[in-house]
Amino acid sequence: MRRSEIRGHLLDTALRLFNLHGYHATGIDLLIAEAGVAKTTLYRHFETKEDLILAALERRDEQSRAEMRIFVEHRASEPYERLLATFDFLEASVRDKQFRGCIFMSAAGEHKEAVDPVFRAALMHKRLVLAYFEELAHAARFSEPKRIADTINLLHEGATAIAQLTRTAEPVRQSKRMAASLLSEEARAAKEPSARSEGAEQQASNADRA
Amino acid sequence: MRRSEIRGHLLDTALRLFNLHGYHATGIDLLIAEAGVAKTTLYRHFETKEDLILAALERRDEQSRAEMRIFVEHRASEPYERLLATFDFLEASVRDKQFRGCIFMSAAGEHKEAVDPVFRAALMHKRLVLAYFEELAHAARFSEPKRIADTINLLHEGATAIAQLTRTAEPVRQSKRMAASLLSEEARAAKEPSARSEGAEQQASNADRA
DNA sequence: GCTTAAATATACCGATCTGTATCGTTTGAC
DNA sequence: GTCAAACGATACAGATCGGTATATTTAAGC
Repeated sequence: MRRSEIRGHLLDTALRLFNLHGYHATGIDLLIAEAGVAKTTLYRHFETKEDLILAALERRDEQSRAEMRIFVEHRASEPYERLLATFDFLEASVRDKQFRGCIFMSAAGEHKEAVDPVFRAALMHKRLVLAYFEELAHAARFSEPKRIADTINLLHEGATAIAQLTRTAEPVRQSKRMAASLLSEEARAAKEPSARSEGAEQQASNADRA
Repeated sequence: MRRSEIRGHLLDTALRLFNLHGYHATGIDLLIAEAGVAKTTLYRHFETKEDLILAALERRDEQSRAEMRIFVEHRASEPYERLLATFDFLEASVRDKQFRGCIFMSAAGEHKEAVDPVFRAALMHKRLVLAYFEELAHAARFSEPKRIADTINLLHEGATAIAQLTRTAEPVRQSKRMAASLLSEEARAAKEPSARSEGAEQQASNADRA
């Protein structure tokens, strides 16, 4: 292995092990054994384990967001369809045999204090993903792109969490259907602005079902 | 402290620390120091740390589901409203100062292998919560209570995940609004059974917005 | 009140943790 | 081809991990 590749190889190995076993459960000794590298080499590239984690998360953040952009842009051309195509990207991620949940959520779950740099790195990634959703929602000319982005984001996180437990992609497909329903409802409400007050719709359509 | 209370006290202390720091990061020595108990005592009640984790999760599973039932049944009387009231229960949980995310998701996140007893315990809890949602959806006379329960469940998980990062209850309120919208749409579609095929609704309501 | 089980305190075990020190070997840049 | 920097291998440090052993004190049930 060429020396210029070692750092990236270490980060890739670390990400693989973090995904497989988690952060605390992944020891330095296992990491260097898997990477086929001396301990001295690891600590020449990263001062501490935390620095390694932060560098790995940063690498993965950039990778995954770039992959999502490319996937989505190739899958659909219209912004509205691209919002829904983000679920197809998520589905592909979840279908990966190695899928064990979102590594950023895992990172935040193992570093729970809000001031922890690892927690903050995870939060930053989620903010950037959310910003991409908002960008798409804005391009799709939604009147409240922030709220639309929050909606997509919530469905993504819910599907990811459930898929982590069930080990199936079905929650992702379901969340896409929910997104389609909610977005079409948004569009319907936008061109037919009724004076109906919010919060009154729940009991109306209840009793007379079935 | 009376001896009969020690086991419960140990489990409560363990749950508090697991919630604060996670499972791997919570050491036995810290646990017994916080509980004010000798190490011998801990190991008389639990054979291993894993047994302690499993007992703690079982305790919390029963506690939280019982609390949710009581909260929901007191908050609303109609099954349909009770489905939405589950979000109010979630909001109360999230507003707790000590909220650091769902401990069952954290447990699964730190014990990622599907055969791991801790992972299975977390999965079992989620199945039981889902069963409760289905029970409510059935009582609310939805034609597909399983699917409705999946919908509520996905919104719960999404809101919980995002609240874990943002440390606010807003995602929960948003997910409740999304649930209300989706359920009312379900009800509307139920009494007006159109022949519109599924999957065709996404591109229809797109171009003519704004 | 006696007995017995369970609590306490403490010392200890081997393994593992992150991180460092030493030293010989290899590599890449000039 | 030289030389400095980076590599590999290994040993080790000090702390902490989960868990055990021992010996003494406490408290609950008959």
